[in-house]
Amino acid sequence: MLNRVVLVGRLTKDPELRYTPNGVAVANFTLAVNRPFSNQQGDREADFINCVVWRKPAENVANFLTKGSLAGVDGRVQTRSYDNNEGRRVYVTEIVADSVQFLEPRNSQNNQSNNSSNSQAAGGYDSNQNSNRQQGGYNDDPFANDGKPIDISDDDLPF
Amino acid sequence: MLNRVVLVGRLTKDPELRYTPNGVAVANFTLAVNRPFSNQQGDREADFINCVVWRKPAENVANFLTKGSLAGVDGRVQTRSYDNNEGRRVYVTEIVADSVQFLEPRNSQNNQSNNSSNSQAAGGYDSNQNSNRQQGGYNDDPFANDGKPIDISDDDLPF
Amino acid sequence: MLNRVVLVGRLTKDPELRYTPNGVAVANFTLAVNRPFSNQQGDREADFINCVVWRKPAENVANFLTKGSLAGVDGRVQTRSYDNNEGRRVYVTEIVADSVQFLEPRNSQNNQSNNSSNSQAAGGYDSNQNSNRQQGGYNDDPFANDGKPIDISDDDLPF
Amino acid sequence: MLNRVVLVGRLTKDPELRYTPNGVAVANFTLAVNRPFSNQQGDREADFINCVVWRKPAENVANFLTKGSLAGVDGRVQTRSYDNNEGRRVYVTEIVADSVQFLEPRNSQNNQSNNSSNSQAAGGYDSNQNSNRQQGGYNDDPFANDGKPIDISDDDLPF
DNA sequence: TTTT
DNA sequence: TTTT
Repeated sequence: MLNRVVLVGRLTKDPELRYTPNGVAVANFTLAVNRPFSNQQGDREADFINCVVWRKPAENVANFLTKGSLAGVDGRVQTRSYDNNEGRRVYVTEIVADSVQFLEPRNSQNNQSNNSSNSQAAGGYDSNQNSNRQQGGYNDDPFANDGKPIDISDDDLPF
Repeated sequence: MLNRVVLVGRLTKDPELRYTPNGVAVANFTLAVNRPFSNQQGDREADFINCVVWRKPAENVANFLTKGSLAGVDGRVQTRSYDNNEGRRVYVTEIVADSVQFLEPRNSQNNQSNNSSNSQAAGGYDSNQNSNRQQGGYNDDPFANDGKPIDISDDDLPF
Repeated sequence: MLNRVVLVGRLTKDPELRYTPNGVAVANFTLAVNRPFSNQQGDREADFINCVVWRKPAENVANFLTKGSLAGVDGRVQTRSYDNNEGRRVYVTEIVADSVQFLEPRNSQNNQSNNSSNSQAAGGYDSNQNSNRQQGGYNDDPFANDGKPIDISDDDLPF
Repeated sequence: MLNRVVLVGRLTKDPELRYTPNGVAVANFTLAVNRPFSNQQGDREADFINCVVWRKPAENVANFLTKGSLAGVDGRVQTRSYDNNEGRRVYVTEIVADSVQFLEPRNSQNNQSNNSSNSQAAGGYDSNQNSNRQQGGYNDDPFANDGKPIDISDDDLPF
């Protein structure tokens, strides 16, 4: 069945990069996508859409995007559920990105929250590319994400 | 910003049609969209995606689709939140359909749950069309939906 | 950069299956997609959109779809040019399908132009699946497509 | 039937704005959309996709976008044909934009080809908005587009 | 819990 | 709470 989503918006926060027990990278981020029309009160609203991306593009996202970055997402709608710590079933709808597009150069006026000295003119970099840009070597270390507890499982892998 | 979703799937139940206090029609339904790949256990899963549609297409949806109907949706991702009866903030992600496509004739083998005697070959009817098909006249009666409590407000209208 | 197309329509003819010199399958077909609105004269028109699909899905398309079949396409817009036999540069815009969705059972009332005796209830078969359905074994024979001259090159492969 | 396209790319030239005999604005432009993968020779190619947009968004496009501007398009695939001056039938496939997204501030480094002194931070302006930005008043003058011959007809209007 |  |  067809299931396709395309979004362009700005990250509400820096992306979160984590690793499954098997060392597969996953990044989560939220896109604020402004609506093209105003509501009854006359102001523009936005949708805050949760996105997930796996593997190499996850690492590219974590390396290139920060709070405020303009990004495009091409993916699909996914629903899943889990039982929270109160024993309640929680239903989640999120976008699984097949690819993420970086629509601004790194460190443009919109994402000065990272302080890398190495600016780069992007103009359409695709997160699906392989790259030798990551300096942290965290690729080989599932716990490199500063020891944050990992609650995602390899079963969540989209394929 | 861009926000576009296209889905093709089957209704998990008959759609629910309601009216705002101002008499604007809204229909809700869930599409089961089968994934194109299998999970680690080797079985095909589906995403169960909540959809909303407003005004005339809402009534067309309620008249044409039933549990099991194959339908296409062209719309956008919307997020909103409300406080539930336990005083907790609930976050909702759903698809607001601009148009809904009926991909099967009415009363095909997949939607025999309605028992109208009036079969019709569809093959691509678009819910955006006006139509004189509704017999209930509920268009003029916001309470025609058998007295079900209406908890949606006109503020939820997408435009 | 983002480039995404989703279509649902009916094949205007049986698909054409061919093979590159290296034996890679390609299928071409045209989808008639009815417009959701009428023109000034009050009649509904359609767009006739040329589609290409490669590899295994190409063979599935050739096996499952015939003139009149309802199908969904998820792909991208591609432009290319070639010099025709009059030495003129011709520009082509077409859709390269990543996946093709079969939205009707084989041999439904809309695609009786093939005369296979083996009907099958489909209801959402995805062309990306591998399958053991092809009986012709043409997979190993680049000229199996009844000796038709092959004018596509392996350079046209999308990846 | 479903027909949806989403593109993000850069204009290959300044857009062309024209008016039908009835004074309806139309803008044409071509988007260069880089492919996310390299070809056999290892270089990245692009698709050059012709787009049309009507009415108010046409004027916004003409006012905001220039050669090199990064833009997003949400629209549909359209095919049409006409007889050229050699009496030959020409088939055209193009994207009819429902909305065009401006993904860069006006006069950013990528579209310095216009020399307006009035820079403006955009960050996601939607061409569908009404605006009081046009100074030329060409809205009321179908020949304001410097006398260029108009070969489009009101019959080409999408609705 | 939200971006420009 | 899920469809074929």
